[in-house]
Order: sequence, then C-alpha cells, then structure tokens
Amino acid sequence: MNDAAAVSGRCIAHLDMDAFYASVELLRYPQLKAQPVVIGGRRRTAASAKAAAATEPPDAGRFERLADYLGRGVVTTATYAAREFGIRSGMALMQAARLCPQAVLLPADFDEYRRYSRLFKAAITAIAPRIEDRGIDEVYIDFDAVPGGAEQQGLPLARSIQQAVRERTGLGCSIGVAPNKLLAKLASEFDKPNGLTLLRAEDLAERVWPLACRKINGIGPKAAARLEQFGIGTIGELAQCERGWLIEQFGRHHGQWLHEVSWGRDAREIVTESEPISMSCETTFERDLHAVRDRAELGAVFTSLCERLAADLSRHGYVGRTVGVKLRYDNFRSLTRAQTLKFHTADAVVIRRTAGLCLKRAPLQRRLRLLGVRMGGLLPAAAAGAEPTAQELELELF
DNA sequence: TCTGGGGTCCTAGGACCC
DNA sequence: TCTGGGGTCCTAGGACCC
Repeated sequence: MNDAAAVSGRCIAHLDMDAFYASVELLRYPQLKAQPVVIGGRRRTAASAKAAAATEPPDAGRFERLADYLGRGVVTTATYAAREFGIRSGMALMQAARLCPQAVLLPADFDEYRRYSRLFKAAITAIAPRIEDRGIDEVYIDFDAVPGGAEQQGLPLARSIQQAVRERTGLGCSIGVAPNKLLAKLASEFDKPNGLTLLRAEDLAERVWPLACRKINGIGPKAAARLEQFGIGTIGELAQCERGWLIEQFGRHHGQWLHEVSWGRDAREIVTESEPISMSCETTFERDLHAVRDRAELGAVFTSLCERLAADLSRHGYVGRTVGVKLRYDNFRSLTRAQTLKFHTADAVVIRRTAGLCLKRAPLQRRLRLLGVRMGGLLPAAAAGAEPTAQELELELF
C-alpha cells in the first residue's frame, strides 16, 4: 500500500544540527575549539549566564576543580574532542570527570540554544516553508512544497539550505534527502558533520540493511535487545523475518511496523502544526528527601513546582484538566498518580491542591530523589469553558 | 560510576453506560 | 437472575525521543 507513496516520489529532507549545544558554546568561546568540552550539570541561571559571558569559560570550569559542583548531573552533550575520551550524552558527570579530568564543563544555557534554534529554523523556512519541528535541533523539510525543490533529487535545494543555515548562524548541519521521513532521518546521520546524503528506495539493501536495528527511530534499547535475542542485529536481518512471525512476537501494531520499516516503507506525512498534550515540571534533589523528616523542604519544592507549571501554562496560553505527580525513589523506581478534574484550569492553587491529593495516594516510606508535577488534557485557554465556581471547586477538592 | 528534564505514544485493565 | 458486547473515559506504566 505504501507503493503509492513510492510511485508518487515524495522528496523529504531531514536536517540535524551538528553537535548543536556544543557548537553554540564554541561560537561564544572559540578558544575552546580543540579542547574536550562537556555541557551538562546545573542549568545556567540568568545571573550565572551573565557571569559566564563576562569571564569567559574559566579554568575553574575544569572537572578536576569542580568535584562539589557535579552533583547528580548528567552529560547533555560533548564536543567531538571530549567524545574521544569515551564521554557520551546521558552519562553521569562524575563518570565523565573520571574519564577526562581536564575537560571543560559548561552549564547548559537553553535560552541561548532556543535562540539559535529559532534562527536556523527561520533560515530554512525562508527557503522551504513547510517544515516539521522535531525538537530544538532537528526538522523534517517538505521539498515537494518548494517549486523545483525535488529537481536533481533535491540536491541543489539541500545545498542552499545548508549554506543558508551556516550564513545565518555560523553552525553546521547534516541533511538527508529521501522519499520518506524514515529514510531521510537515517540518511542525515550517514555523513556527519556537514553531511549531505541522498538515499533512494533502491539503495535500501546496500546502504540501510547493513545498519543496526537500533539506528531506526523508534527502536530503542529494549526492542533492540529483544531482537538481538532472536539473533536479529541488522535491519537486513529484520527484513528477512516473516511479517506474521514479527506480529506473533511483538504484537499486531509493533510487529507490523517493524516489518514496514525494515523495508524502508513509511507513509507518514510532514506535520507542520501541533498542539501540546501535556506540560510538566520536575526536579531531582541534591540529596534524597524523606516525606516526614524533610517535610518542610519537600513541601516548598512541591509548591514551587506547581507554581512554575501554572506559570508555564499561562505563558503559553493553555489550561488542562488532568493533574499528575511523578515520584522517583532513592532506588530509582518511579511512580505516577493522576486525577482528572471536571474543568480546565491553569490555577496554581488548584494544581497544588489536586497534586497534593495525588501525592497522598503514593507510598512515602522511602526517600525521594525526584518530584514532578504534570498537567495533561491541555486546551488553548481561549477554547476552554468557564472557570469553575467556588462551590464546584469546594466539591471537588476540599 | 549511579542514572536530567521535557515531551509523545502505546497498552492494558477497570468503571460506566447503552 | 444471569448474561452479551461495544464504546468511551480514566489511570498507571513503560518505551522511546530530543
């Protein structure tokens, strides 16, 4: 059935910024270019960002002199020089520090990354207006929406976008061009950094089948491990499995999907607009807290999470009706509790009250390392019904 | 060597209604 | 008194992604 898409010959690109956060930092601190740089740990506050800008990344930023600072942070990203030492994103900072004590540690500055994110996306849409946002550092681009965009298999258009991004931001990116999103995403990784890769349906056996299944967007560590148990390591090996057998092993939906992607088939459209489903705020404590012994501290954090969430909702113009909490215990096990209200709201007091009721339903004997608050069932505030009366609130919450 | 924060989507079971 | 299905909503957990 996906042959129709293949015949119609869509032309889709996936653009991925090269080592995005690290590259933004190197724009500010070019003297760090050859050095191992790790980004992670505490977020940069407005004050510390100002200090950082004034002082340049100080030698005090080196791991070996920051033992107290590393806390429970993880590596958000690392420059290619740091990766040489085995440092990977997601790794505990403590471990990264052991691998490369002389690395420079920079706190993440998401405001700055978002600013560059807007810049590079604007550079793209000035040339190709139909893009699908896939987070801070990547997009899909509909080449068919650009007159002549699919000519020469999209190569000239991809080049001009790559050039425009560099001129506008000083940053490099890699682009994959293919007949669908699945293949475009794979292709953008083929030649990083500054890559430009065309991948045609007929290249499947030669270029895609040798890759590990894990390379497919949607096959994570768990699925990859299960496939490995059956001796399926590559996408080609996956493609040799019978559809029926995959469905038996992985369920109707997932099994069918595994079969489709192994043959490079993907009919998903470019989605240019979407509304958020949920918003949340969570924090990991510097040390594990106990519900009774650290009651005051925990309560203060809880309230401030609810206030931040309420502010985020209002700032973006949303209300929601399912309030939830998330806990992570000292043994790293997580749990969630949720409650759906009869009305939509973005009110901090209502959120705090409802989240409090959720929290009461969770076991609180163990110490906690993380607390989070979430609002689901979002609706644009303008589209929501009337605020509940005091009486309705009373009924539901008190 | 212990493991961030912000999301989406899927599944499964139970409640409830027709 | 005992019995059907189907549909929708809600909750909880888990996989996955950036």
